Amino acid sequence: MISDSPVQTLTDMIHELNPAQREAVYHNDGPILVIAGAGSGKTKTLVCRVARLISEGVSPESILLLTFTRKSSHEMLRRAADLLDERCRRVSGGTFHGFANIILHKYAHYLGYSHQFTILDRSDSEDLVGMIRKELGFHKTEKKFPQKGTLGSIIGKGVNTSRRIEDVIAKDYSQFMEFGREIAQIATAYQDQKRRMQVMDYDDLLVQLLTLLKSAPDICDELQEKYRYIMVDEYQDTNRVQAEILRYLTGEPANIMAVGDDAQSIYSFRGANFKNIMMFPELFPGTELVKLEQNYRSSQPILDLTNALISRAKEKYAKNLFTDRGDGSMPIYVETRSEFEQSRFVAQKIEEYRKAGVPLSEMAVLIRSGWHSNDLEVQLQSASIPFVKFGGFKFMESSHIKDVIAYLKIAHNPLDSVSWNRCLLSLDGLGPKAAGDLIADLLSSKAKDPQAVLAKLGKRMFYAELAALFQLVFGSSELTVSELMERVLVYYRPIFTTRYDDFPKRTQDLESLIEIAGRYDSLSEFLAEITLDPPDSTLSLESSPVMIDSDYLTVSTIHSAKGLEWKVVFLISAVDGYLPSAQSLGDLGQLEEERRLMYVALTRAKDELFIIKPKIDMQGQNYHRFGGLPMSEPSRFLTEGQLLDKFSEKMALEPKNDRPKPSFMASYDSASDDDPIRSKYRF
DNA sequence: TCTGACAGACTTTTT
DNA sequence: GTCTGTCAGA
Repeated sequence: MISDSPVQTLTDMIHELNPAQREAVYHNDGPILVIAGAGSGKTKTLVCRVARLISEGVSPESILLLTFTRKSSHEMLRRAADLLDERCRRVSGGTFHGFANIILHKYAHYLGYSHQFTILDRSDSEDLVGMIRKELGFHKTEKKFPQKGTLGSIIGKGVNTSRRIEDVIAKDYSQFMEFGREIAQIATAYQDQKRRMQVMDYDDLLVQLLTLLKSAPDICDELQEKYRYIMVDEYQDTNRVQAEILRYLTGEPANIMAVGDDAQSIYSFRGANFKNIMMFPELFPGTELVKLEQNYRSSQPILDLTNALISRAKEKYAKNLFTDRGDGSMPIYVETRSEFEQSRFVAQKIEEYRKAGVPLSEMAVLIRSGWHSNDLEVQLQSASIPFVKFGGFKFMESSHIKDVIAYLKIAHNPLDSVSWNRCLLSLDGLGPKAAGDLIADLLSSKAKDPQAVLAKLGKRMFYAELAALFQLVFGSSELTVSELMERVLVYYRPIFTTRYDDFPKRTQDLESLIEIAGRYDSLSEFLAEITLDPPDSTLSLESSPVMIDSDYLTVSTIHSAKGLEWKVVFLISAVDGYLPSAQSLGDLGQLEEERRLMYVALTRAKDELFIIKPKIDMQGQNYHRFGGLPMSEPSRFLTEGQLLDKFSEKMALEPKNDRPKPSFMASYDSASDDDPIRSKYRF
């Protein structure tokens, strides 16, 4: 996916840099902010700087490279190692959360945590919020009380933006104004409960790290001493807490390089604030500012469209991307009358490109939401086009996986009441009441004396099974991850096969989980990794080397496509209501974020860009009805300012009978002119 | 107190 | 197609 030139040395690479890139690569001490437009060689710049520092004798461990995903961190270090040598792989880093997790495990006792603490993923933390909501009796209020998921986002938003719950509600959730006090009460109980359980959620990892740095100057000094050079990628997607962490991690002068593009900030729903990047110079006085504006990725016509698109954004650093690539082809806009027709069109185009010599790995289909590709996936299968889907993927969310993980979690941290709840409820005759009592007992005794808890129960119908569960949980501390996993599955199998009538299908997932678990020596590490870096694609689970080696198409959410590029990109379902998504329409900030999302999507394309808008037909699908009308308008970001008219070429499809055809390849190949791939179709 | 059946609400993106 | 809450019956 990322094109690599043949083996190149650091010297070659540095030779190729443009002046702005070179300035960044040769920057030594003091803060520097690199505003890097899409495709401007941002990664290359970072990689080069890492390699250059190391080649000049800086120790790899003293460089801290914080990235947005673990994937991109690996990728960068691999490229640096290719340029220089294996030392580059010893660079410290990973994601903010991963880094925080390592530091916190080491210093947990400073914060009153045990170093055994476990991490709640989003659904765990929502479950905990849900338990508290019920406990406090807010589940049967007269008017409807926000659901656990909503409560979770309200609480999270408060934490990530350092605001009070009441303020978050007033600004972003005004429909719940009347519950302000109750929600704040839940938030407080949630914080207390997590501490009692010795668990942290994603936000805690950052907040607690900040707390640690603030309250323990000795640790702060030690870390400053250790990490002499800090580099942060995708800075536009950091939040205030992360910015403060960086402030504490850096000494004087602050040797920090932040790289980002305000136009590509697409994670505000997670508390990220693109203004962060604009405030960087205030946070780090004396910041040198470098702008990378030369685009090496896309052809001029694609760039014309994306520049026009982003120039309509309300707030941004002024930036004008240019390229010296010669002319290319215009982006192509296609309207289809149905989703089916859209899928068929995409599949056929992909086949055409493939025949013309473009490997599948150079093509991608981008979507706004995970399920937008459902129809397409079916067609790709039937057309035998191998693909891997990134994002929108719910391996860890599926209930059988969560079950197994819950057993492992309580074995590791017996105070984790969310996981206990899950495990206990699967026993026959044991309902919410008994589970609640048991958990209360376990927590109050700090799980020190499980036998007493068990004895207190007396003989109930589930006694024997519960005893077996206790044996599993409390008697396994000496086992390896694989052995524990094996025992868990022996215990779980009867539950599994009775609960799910489709268990044969689900068994595959368990196999994958076993395989993944086998890679870890420590349970703690396994649990942390699987929550901090869950499998993000169908490929991560497909251990078959055949699949990994072979050429495949990428189908990806726009979010998961960030930072990547392909020769041919299809943006499908570019319908107003999908992109921008209907729920963002009410809020200008969110709407602007959708625009940036569109920008990210379109800027992934190097040579050919297809934007496709099907008419979304509601028949038979009652679950995405926004106002009850079929969504038939193209995305407003494309119609505003007549962008499509000015910067794209319309391709009309022949009216066709919209029914599945045995051989769908036969559908569009009537017309042709000079270029077989770009042939025009007429009504 | 637990379970299963039923009705109604909601459905983005991810560390 | 999934999650939540309610209600009747065991």
